[in-house]
Amino acid sequence: MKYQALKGMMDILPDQVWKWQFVESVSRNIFNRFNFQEIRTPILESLPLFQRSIGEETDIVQKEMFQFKDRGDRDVVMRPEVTASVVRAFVEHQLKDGKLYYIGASFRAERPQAGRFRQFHQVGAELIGGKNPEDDVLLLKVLTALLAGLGLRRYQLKINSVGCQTTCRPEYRKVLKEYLKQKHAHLCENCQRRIETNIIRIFDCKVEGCQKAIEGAPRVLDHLCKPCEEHFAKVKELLDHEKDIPYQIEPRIVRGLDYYNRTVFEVSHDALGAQNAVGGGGRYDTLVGELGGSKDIGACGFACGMERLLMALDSEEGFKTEESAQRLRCGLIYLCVLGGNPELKTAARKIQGQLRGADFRVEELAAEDKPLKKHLEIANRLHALFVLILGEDEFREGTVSVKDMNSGTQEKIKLDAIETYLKGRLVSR
RNA sequence: GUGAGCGUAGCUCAACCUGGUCAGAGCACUAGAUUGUGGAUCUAGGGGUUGCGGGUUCAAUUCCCGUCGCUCACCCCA
Repeated sequence: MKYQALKGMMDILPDQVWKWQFVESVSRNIFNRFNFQEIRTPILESLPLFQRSIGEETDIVQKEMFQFKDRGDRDVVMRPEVTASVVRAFVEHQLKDGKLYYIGASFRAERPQAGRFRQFHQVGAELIGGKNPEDDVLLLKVLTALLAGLGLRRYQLKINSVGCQTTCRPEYRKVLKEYLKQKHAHLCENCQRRIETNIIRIFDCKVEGCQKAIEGAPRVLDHLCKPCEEHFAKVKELLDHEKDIPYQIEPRIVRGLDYYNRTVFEVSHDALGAQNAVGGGGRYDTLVGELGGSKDIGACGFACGMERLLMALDSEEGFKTEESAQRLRCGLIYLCVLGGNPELKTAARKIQGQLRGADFRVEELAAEDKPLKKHLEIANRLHALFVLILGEDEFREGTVSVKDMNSGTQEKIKLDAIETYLKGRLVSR
């Protein structure tokens, strides 16, 4: 094969695209209910934006970004996530309303695997403006409403607090490091290295020995400073008032981006393979200030991976194949003329235009004459719902034969009544 | 970046381990079963330099090496 899509870049083909459209339209609908507004930001951004926001030392910035020099010798990157862009736009345009959502592509140059692509798509929301626990909870309400709207059932929502960058986290890191140094011998090679590089990630290790060592490890939650502890307590309290947010405290979840503080959460689904997070997010109170806005403006947000949502929905059989067929079948009209009489063709074109004008979906009239048998074969392959047949007989009578491809029944309809007839048949379905 | 598995018709796969008969099957496709009625069935048919390159051998889809690609896992994350 001479040309193919780049590694980790997927074509979304017509027989799958309706699923994407479904997720997109449900998302827009849910966000709308909560009065979040859509924002669209560029895919290309400046390198420093992400160095500053995600963190210079993170894997994303160090080795996963598509980055290059543009023709003006400027360092640009394909966005590896969109939160930083949204905050940038918020600050740049001094937006007043910070309830924003987005649907779009991001890029990371990782090795692809199940549920992980180099171009991936996220639907996410940001709530920029406040530092109140109520905001954390609002965001979780939107997130769970979205998942419910999509019909996703078997997911787990895990929440945690990672404290603040200034007080709790440095303190906690110290304590954890002390503890793990004692357990050094029981840890896998990877984790021994992680003690220095990314200590908090040790909690994610799947090696049995490490799991044992971690069991007794000090937890972030026990090392929160007073304000952070109060914030988290309030979040839990508010969440408990919401009946339909089934969450669990999971002290081991941590986020890979530096900007998170306090509340963090993750939605996982076990039908996904190794990459089992369908979504995640949390609070990032320092980011607005970091990117040049007011230091008093806090924020929180979440993002769900579209392809992971789709995988999860597929595994729960959220998409019926019938539904897909129905969408294809959704009201397609196939129009054909019989015989070579040019007058019939002209008449048919007129009907075709009229029906399209009335908002029907009409397959373009075939260029060549074919026997009826052929026309029906084609119509069947296209999943047409109705075939309109215009032959000499019909033409003389000023009618057209309408064949219902589901039932196989057929009746002659007067030309001037065709629109209302079809409308009636389509609505009744 | 590291490791493992896999590349055979448009698609899903068989034959490879134990080198050697024309590399097969299902689905799809094309044409017919008499000319204004589809989906089903039947009949016939087209289609593969076995990813690419090299090596071993009288002989390679089959064994070995390289390369490219895909997949999964590590890592990381949505």
